[in-house]
Amino acid sequence: METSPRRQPTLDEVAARAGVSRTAASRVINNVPHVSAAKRAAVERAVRELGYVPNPTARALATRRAGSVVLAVSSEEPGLFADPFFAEVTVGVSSFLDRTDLELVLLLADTPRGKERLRRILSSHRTDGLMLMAVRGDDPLGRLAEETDLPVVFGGLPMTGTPRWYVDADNRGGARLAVEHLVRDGRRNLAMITGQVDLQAAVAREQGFREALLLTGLTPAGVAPGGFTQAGGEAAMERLLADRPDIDGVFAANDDMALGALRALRRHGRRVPEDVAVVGFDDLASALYADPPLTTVHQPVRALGLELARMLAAVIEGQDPSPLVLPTRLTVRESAPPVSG
Amino acid sequence: METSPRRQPTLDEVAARAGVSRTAASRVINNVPHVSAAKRAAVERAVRELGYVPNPTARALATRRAGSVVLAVSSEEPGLFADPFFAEVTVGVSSFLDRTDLELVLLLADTPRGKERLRRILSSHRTDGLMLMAVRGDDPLGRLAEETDLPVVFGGLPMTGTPRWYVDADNRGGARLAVEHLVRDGRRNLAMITGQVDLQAAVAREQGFREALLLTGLTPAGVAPGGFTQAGGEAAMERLLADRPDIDGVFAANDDMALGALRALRRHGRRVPEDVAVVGFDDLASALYADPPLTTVHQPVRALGLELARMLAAVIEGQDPSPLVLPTRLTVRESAPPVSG
DNA sequence: CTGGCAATTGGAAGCGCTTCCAGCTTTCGC
DNA sequence: GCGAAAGCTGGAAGCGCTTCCAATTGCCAG
Repeated sequence: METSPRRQPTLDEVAARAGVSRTAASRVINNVPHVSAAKRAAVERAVRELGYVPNPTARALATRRAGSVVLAVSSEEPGLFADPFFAEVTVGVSSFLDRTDLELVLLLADTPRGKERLRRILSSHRTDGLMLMAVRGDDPLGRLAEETDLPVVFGGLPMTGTPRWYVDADNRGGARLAVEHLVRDGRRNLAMITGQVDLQAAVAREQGFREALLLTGLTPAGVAPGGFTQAGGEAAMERLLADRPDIDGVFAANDDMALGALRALRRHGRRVPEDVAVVGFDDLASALYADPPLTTVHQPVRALGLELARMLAAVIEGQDPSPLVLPTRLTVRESAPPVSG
Repeated sequence: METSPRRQPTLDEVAARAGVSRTAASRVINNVPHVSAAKRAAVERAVRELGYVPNPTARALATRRAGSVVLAVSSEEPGLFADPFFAEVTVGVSSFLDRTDLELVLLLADTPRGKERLRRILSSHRTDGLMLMAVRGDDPLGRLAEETDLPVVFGGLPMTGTPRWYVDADNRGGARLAVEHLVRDGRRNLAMITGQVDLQAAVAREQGFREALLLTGLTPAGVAPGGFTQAGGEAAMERLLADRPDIDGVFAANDDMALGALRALRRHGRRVPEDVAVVGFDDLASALYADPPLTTVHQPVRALGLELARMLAAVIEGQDPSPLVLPTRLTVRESAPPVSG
């Protein structure tokens, strides 16, 4: 049984033990040619015997590559990351990085200090690249991120313009799917519960809603903001009902608000879907838990994270990948059932 | 308007500009004494003018401190991190680290490569410390983590023994609360839906369940494993009902399984809570969404993350903090309403 | 004024690794 | 067999920062 050494062995010790130069040892470690098979074997043996693990910090300093990327969630509300959406994105990001040698640094920039950190990251080369999410309209980070020479890939579009690299879901198209489904079901008095106006995704979903209605010649029976929260959705539904009791279909810009709407509808004695059909957006776990289970626009959240990481890796390697808009589709459940016949 | 320089300014350039030695400049940057006020001011000015940001990699190499900690989730199922539980923990961890200068590296060790990475982290000093979560019974990482000289703090106990540093929730106590609540409500035929037997938290919750029953002189009406998933909980409930149709109270080791149980009960025409009362464990968002809203054992997940990070930071600073067991409490909702009178 | 002590100062030696470069050894076509 | 192309090799120069240590300076009591 070998006692683990107090101090990590260094490349020099490996080289000494293998009887080669440090240069040769380094070449073996990094799988670079120009090393004879004999020396290669000797080094590999020494590595094994010593339990050598390269020091990533030293390597980073010498290569000027950090070996890590940052996933930053810039938000005003502390704990936004607790939203399952981000957890799912993170899983996707991680699943891609797993194949690479990049580490994932998570930065929840929801405090002044956090924002300051993010700013420093943009101006120091402490990392190889940045994935930036949840940038709101008035967030100066959007612009800053454009100016740096650090590779930055956006998850979801910022409102400040179209960045060079981003991955987004087809929010507008998804919203249209929702409306079309409701209309096909014979619903004519459609209302929408929207999210924050300073989030591009919320705006796009509202646009899609309005577009689709226009296309079918209908007018919105109401549009109320719900702030992307369950409570907000509930309150919005209250207002909509008060204004137009004849609403027979509701599209909420996310599932949480749809759940709130369900609650409000139930309290008002409206049956779902008989009296009012409800469609959400996201298709995360809660949509399935809902009563009745929620028909909702599915966006491929995990894939979004994976593509985000893939794109960033490509940019880091000097490529110039095209932006990506992932398709959304409708997951039909009971809150707005399939149109029979 | 200053054009951002292609290359980051270095400490040498700052020193040169300020007309001092590099040593002095370093002292100013690090707020170390032994620098005259005049030089200090000069350096600070140069820093400002050059937009100097220290290179963390170089600093790490020189100080032999990485400036980062790793939060690792070791699991067999890819995507376990998508469970809102971990997102919540992460928010807590991040909220503590926000006050420090430590970066958060996230490692989702749910693949062979991921596990290998984790192993390397344990044996290389690429990071200053590790928070380890979701270690299962047969996971060799538990033992490995004990042997390294890297500071390791456990989130939740591993099954392989009691580590020196950990933060856990009072799972046993929480389970007892659940049982006591049900018994006080007059329920006599209590069943439990358990989680994986190789997760300490699941075991502790089952222990608490059995203990509490013993204390009240009752015998379990059934115990069925549900694998911590909604579908598993549903199936478990089916089996329990088939075996003992007279069950009038169910305790599920987490909320997801409780939701599954609700579904099964509904299908079998059992009213909740009139016929059967249901209590879950976790008190995450889904408990609130449930129909009826779920009475559940609340564990302070975010606080757990925060304390995890705080403890690790303490260990890194050379202290020897005591393990921490955070209290759980019952959140009473409709699936097992308060006992009137 | 002067000795002595404390506070400042900066040169230099690393931290552990990569990589340029110049010198050597093989190998092979002819 | 010979010259040159094609690999090997390892010395040495960094990557940008911290910190030990010896030397210098400043200050005050005697």
